[in-house]
Amino acid sequence: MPLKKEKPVPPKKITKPVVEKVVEKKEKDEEEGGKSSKTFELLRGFRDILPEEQGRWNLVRDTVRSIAESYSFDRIDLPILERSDLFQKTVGKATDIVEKEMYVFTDPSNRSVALRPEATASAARAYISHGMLDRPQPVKMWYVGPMFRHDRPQAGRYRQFYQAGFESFGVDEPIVDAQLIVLGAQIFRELGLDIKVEINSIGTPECRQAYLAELTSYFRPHRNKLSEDDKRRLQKNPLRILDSKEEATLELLQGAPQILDWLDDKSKEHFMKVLEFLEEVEIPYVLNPHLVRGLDYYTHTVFEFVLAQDEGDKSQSALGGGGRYDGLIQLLGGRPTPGCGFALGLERIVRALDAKGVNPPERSKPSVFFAQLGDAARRVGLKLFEEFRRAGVPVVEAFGKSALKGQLESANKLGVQLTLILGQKEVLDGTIIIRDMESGAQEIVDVKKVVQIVKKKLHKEPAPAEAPVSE
RNA sequence: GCGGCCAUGGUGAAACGGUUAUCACAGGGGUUUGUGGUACCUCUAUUACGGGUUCGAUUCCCGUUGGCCGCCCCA
Repeated sequence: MPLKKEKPVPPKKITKPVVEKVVEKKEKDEEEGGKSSKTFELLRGFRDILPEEQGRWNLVRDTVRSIAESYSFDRIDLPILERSDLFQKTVGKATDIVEKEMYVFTDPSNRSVALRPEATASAARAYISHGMLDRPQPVKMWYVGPMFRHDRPQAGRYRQFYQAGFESFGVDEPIVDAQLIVLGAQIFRELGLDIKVEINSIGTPECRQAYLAELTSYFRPHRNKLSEDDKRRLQKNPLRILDSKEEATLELLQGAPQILDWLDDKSKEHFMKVLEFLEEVEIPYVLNPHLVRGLDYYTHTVFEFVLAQDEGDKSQSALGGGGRYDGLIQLLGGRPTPGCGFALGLERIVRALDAKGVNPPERSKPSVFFAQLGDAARRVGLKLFEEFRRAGVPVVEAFGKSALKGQLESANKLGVQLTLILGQKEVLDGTIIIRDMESGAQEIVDVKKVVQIVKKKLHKEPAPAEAPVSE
C-alpha cells in the first residue's frame, strides 16, 4: 500500500498537508450542504456598529444621557414592535413613512404589527396607558433605540437607525418648546458640532387647513409650470411644496402666501414667545417659513437641527428635528394633552463627528499583561487576574497561547508597561517575574505581594506620553 | 419607489480576453519546545452571486444582491 511507503517521510511534511486536506474537504462539504449562499450578507440598509466605532457612539450616547439627566428627563424604554395602526393614526396614513417605508407584518397571532419607524407615538401611547396624566406635569421622558424605515439606503441613512428622543407631555407653554430646543442645542455644543436651529410654526390644524387652501389656489394657475413631483405634492401634501428644490417652483414660492400670516392669534403669540425665549438664552435660530415636517401630528412649533456646513456635502445634514404635537394624545384616545419633543439621528451625528475628526478620549488601555506557562500557572493566573481586577488594575492575558514568545508578542502589541511571567518554577517557588517592557529588566517577587508591587510601579511611572494621535 | 456610478483576500490596491490571480498592510502558525518590538518561512480569494458570449473571462453582455451619489422622503 502506498501509504505504508510514505510513512518514513519526515512527519512534519506529511502530517500538515493531510490535516489541511481534511479541513478543506470539510469546508467544502459544509458549503455544499448549506448552498443557499456562501456567506450571509447583511440585509440591505442594515449594518453592524463595530467595536472600533463604539468610541464615537459612546461619546454621543453618554452626552445625550448626561444632558437628559441634567434637564431632569427620565429614561423610558419603549418596545420596538407596536400595533401598526398606532403609527397609521399618528404619523399619518398618507405619509411616506407609513405608506411605503414601514415594516408591517402580521405576527403569529395574526395581528398587524410594525417595527417602529419613530418613537413619539409609542411615548404618547405609554403616557396614556400608564395614566401619566396623574403625575406632576410636564412628564419629561427620553429614549434611545433603533427605528426602522424601509427607505433607499444612502450615507447617513439606514433602514435600521438609532434615534435619541425627548418628549415633554402636559404643558402647552411656549417655554417648553424653547427649553427643548435649548436642550438639543446643548447636546450639539457639548459634542463640538456647529449646528443651526431652523424653526417655523404650522399653527393649529384649523388655520393650517385655511392656509393650505390658499396655497393650493395660489399654485393652481401655475400648475403647468410645476414638475411632476411638485404636482403630486400639491395634490397629496401641499405643505411639502414649500421645500421643493425646483427652480420654477422656487420662483413661484417668492410670491406665495406664508403660513405665518395665516396663524391665528393664539398660535402667533405662542410662536413669538418661543422665539423670544430663544433670544433670551442666546440660541441663534433661523426662521424658515418653508420648514415643514413630515409627520401629521405636529402643531405649532416645528424645528430642525441642521449641520452648519462648510459648503458642499449637504446630504443628510438634518441631524434632528421635532416640534409640538398638542393633538397627539387625544388622537390616541387620551384626554386632550399638549406635548412637544424632538429626536436626534445618531448615525448622522456620529458621521458629522467623524467628518470633523472629533475623536473620543481613548479608553485607557491595560498596562499589565499576564503571561503563563503551563496549566498550573494558568490556574494561578486565573486567580491573580481576579485579584488585580479587584485592586482596580486591568490585566490582559492570552490564556489561549502556550508559548512564552507568542505571549510576549501579544504583550508588545498591546503596548503594556509591565508583563507578569509565571512558569512552572515560579509556581513551585510561590514567586512571579515582573518584566518592564521598555527596559527589559526583570524582577522576581513574591506572588502574594505582586499586586501591591505592580500597583506601586504603575503609579511611579505615569505612563509614557505617547498617546496615539488621531489617525 | 425612480435615475446614475461601482463590486478582486480582513483592509488598500494590481492584473491588453490567455500559463498555478500579483503586491502591501493586518491577522494566524512556525524558525527544536521559558522571553517581545528586527529578520526569515508559512497559511488565509471557487475574483459578490447566477447565467450568457468565447477555444478561453477577474477582464465583454444580462440578471440578482450589496455599496455610494442624486431625486422622493426623512433622522
